[in-house]
Amino acid sequence: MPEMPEVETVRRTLTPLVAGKTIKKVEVWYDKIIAGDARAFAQKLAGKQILRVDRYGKFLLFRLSDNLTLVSHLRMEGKYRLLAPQAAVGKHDHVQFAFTDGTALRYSDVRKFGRMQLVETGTEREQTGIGKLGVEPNSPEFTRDFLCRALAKKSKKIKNLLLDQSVVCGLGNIYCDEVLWQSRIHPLSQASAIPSEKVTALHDNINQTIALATKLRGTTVHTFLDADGQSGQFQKKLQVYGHAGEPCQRCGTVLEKIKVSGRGTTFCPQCQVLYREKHKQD
DNA sequence: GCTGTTGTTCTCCG
DNA sequence: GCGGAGAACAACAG
Repeated sequence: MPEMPEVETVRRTLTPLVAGKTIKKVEVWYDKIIAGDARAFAQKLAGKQILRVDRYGKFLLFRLSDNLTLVSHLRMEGKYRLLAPQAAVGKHDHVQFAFTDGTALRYSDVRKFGRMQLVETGTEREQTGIGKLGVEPNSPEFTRDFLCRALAKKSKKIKNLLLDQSVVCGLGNIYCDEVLWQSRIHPLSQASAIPSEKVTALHDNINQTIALATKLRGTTVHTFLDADGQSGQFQKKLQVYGHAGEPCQRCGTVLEKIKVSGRGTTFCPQCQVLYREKHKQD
């Protein structure tokens, strides 16, 4: 499921495949993928050129001519690939962008959770979920102090806070479990109760994990493939996600799996500390 | 046929 | 009004 490293990998692999190409025709086979009117969406896109592909959090932004931006979110299983426009339409293929050079970009999504929205460039913050996004890991804004302040005022569980894209954007269920294990913080810990030296560790681990996962082209757990059809490599580095019932690589205790706000959460009950009470700042 | 799976948005509750 | 928590969405594997 694409989190920030996966979306960034898609952006990088997609760019050389589509940048500079002009859209000839758009076909929408499943309307609900498109926010707003699907027919108008297809009509507006015809004749537009793709200038470049940007990313914000887990959103992809196709920058187009005539001041338009196509905002695309892959949600859980959205995928893009380049093929011949007349290629057989699969059950899970939902949108196709045929280009004037005889190639086509096709969007497929088993879950049909992904969304696309066409907006005027510059208005994407107001018109899409992008406006609600917080800071990105490894960005200048994502400082240790920022994370400290974000945690200090929240009574909610640390796992939920990390999944909240309005605080730090880009982390999903997999990397959440990984960074909490690395930082030896129990996922049910109250955010404001986590001591500052642990917040420092968490901050470092978020940055390092996202950077390494991006370098390894993301994590392929279920079906993630980039635009070149390649799988990621970070799944080999996962310490907890998908390893419930196996021994913790640090202490040997059997990893447990619980639900935190409806999300599967794997952790080590021995070496991940549960912080409950308000901890004194230093 | 029921359960588990997940990112975002929506809805409900205190 | 706000934070927090859970449901809804959707399809598939087991």
